Amino acid sequence: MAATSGRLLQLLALLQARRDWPGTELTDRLGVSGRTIRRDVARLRELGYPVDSLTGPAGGYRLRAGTAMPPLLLDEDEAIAIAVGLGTAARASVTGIEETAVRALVKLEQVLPSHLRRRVRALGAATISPPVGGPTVDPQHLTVIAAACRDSERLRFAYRSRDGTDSRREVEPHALVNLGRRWYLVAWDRRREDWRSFRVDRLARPAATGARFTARKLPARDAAAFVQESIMGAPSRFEARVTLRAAADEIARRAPAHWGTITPIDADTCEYRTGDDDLGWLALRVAMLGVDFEVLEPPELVEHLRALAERLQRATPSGTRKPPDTGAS
Amino acid sequence: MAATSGRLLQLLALLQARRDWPGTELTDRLGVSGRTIRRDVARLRELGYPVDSLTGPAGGYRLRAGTAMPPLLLDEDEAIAIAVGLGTAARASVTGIEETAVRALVKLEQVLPSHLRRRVRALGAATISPPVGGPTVDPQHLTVIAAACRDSERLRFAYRSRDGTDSRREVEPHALVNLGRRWYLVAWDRRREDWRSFRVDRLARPAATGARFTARKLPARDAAAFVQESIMGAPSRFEARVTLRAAADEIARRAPAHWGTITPIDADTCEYRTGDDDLGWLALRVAMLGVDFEVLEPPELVEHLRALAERLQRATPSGTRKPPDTGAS
DNA sequence: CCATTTAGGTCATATCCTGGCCTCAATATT
DNA sequence: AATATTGAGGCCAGGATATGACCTAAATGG
Repeated sequence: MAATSGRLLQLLALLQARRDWPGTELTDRLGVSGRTIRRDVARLRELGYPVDSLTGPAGGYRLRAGTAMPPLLLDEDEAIAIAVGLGTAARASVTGIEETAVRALVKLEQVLPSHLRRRVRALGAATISPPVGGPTVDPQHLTVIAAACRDSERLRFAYRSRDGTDSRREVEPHALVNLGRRWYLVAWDRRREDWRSFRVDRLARPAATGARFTARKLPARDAAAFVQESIMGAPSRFEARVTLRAAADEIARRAPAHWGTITPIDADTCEYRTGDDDLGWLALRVAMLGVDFEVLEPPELVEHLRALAERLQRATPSGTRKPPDTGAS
Repeated sequence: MAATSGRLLQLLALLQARRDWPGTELTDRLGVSGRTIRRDVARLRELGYPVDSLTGPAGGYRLRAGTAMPPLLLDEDEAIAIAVGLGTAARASVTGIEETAVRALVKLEQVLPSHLRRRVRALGAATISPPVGGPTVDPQHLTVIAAACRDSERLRFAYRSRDGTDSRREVEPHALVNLGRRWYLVAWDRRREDWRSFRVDRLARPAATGARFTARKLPARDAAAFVQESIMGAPSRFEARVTLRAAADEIARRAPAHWGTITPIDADTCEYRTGDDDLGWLALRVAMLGVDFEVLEPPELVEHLRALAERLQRATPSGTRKPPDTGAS
């Protein structure tokens, strides 16, 4: 019978739900004798999950962090929170964990009960997506694609290429790559009989066909390198340098560290450097700091900010004085 | 021995790592006979985790979504991604899952091996925090506090009250409440001998003392209601109405649905309504839409946008024409 | 039609699991 | 300092279980 294994999982679930568990409460919950509880705890320890125990009144058991991840036993709400959190991590963060987040999301989605999946979908639509105006990627698409990569299943989707033409593709997906705030699918295009990289925000209705395939050898060091080469033509990355009228530590306090580097100039001036491939996002990052500033470079950023300033000015017809002019620059 | 249970977990881990597993590969990996694999699969099914199987060549086993969450067996990177994802979900989302996210994060942190915790901390500092200028909350603080609430442990921290005076507090934490983009700790203040709500972004160096306490009865319907009453004095919520010079569906496509409601006016005008208690955040949301607009209300938003416009204009000294003036409004 | 793969019954054997009993050690309370 | 409480773990007996080997059946893709 699977009674013992099941009870062990149940015990693990209890130990994760709260920190301290008196032995008597465990015997009640699991319906076995205290002796068996002690043996179950010993079993968990044998499996590498350290359980501390304290003797005396107010004693009990406590699951501690060990050297390996124990199985996570989640309740429904927690599973949903994780799914939503991974969904945002997959596209909102700038930390290089996007691909892992998608992998974890695929794993979770594979076993997520359907009624929870519905709830996740409802919530997932309601997350913040910072890249301004930049095309957003549906996490749903990401998981479908990542699962197809993982399981070597053929994938079909509609694709709109850079020049705006639509086409229907059937590919052997190889890898999902996150590069410069964008997602790419590296795949063997069966119709074209060649390797291609697809921008995930440009594809629609991805679906695994169910047919399996045997992996081919990608003609590149790795998938990221392949994408890198493919999009060589349009790197379009902007590096901004801005002088801020504020003390360096003041800025450091209000901006997340990775947003850029801050160099003090004097008591109330500092230089701020940051890069992005989206001008709008870059402009916002500077504007969000909430202090006066001066753009040293790039000139495109100045243009962008000026356009934004003019738009804002048009939007706020000053009561007492007139805006300078609203026409072209 | 815990061999059987351990193998069952291992099997579950394998079935989660990939979708399809031929029986022979499982026997190799787990080092038992095929008969035992079949029995292990039967055990999993008995535990309520549905495993599909296909006969014939290209057959094998496949873990399917059932009605209950199975234990999640994560590798290290996935655990990190989840921790980071939950950290952002705890403060970045607007979906009402923040409190659950913190709960899940506490559960995860309790068992997260220390070397992974270090990696999470390194990454955690580097997540985007949207509320502009608004004080940010350290997810680390949230988990410490939530754990203390969950385990009924006394908590000590430094607190800066609204008027700027610092004090050292020792409390019996009751609940962590997320309300209007802010986190509050509802707790019994031992020194003051009364219930208080503390803004988490105002407290520093929270630490559980290790001393346990028995929960008191909160004089309110629930913790959220208590906070609600406590901050009655300063609701300071702004409801914005803005006319946009763009088609409604155009806007709908580029703004997340929950950011507000969009009502078409005519072919290329629509009205946009949204609310927030942070003017800066509100202003940005409108500015981020990237289209011309006109603010109907509130007047504070107009002021805010005007200030922003002026700052941007000061920052981008137009080459050909001079900015109107840089002095006070 | 055939090769492959899972399903699952049966059996013998070795092992394990459980509860009950015991003594000992640690710890908080009085 | 004494005492009550709680976990640790050895031992035992009886029953249950796990395993591998062997078998036949059923499903499936080529």
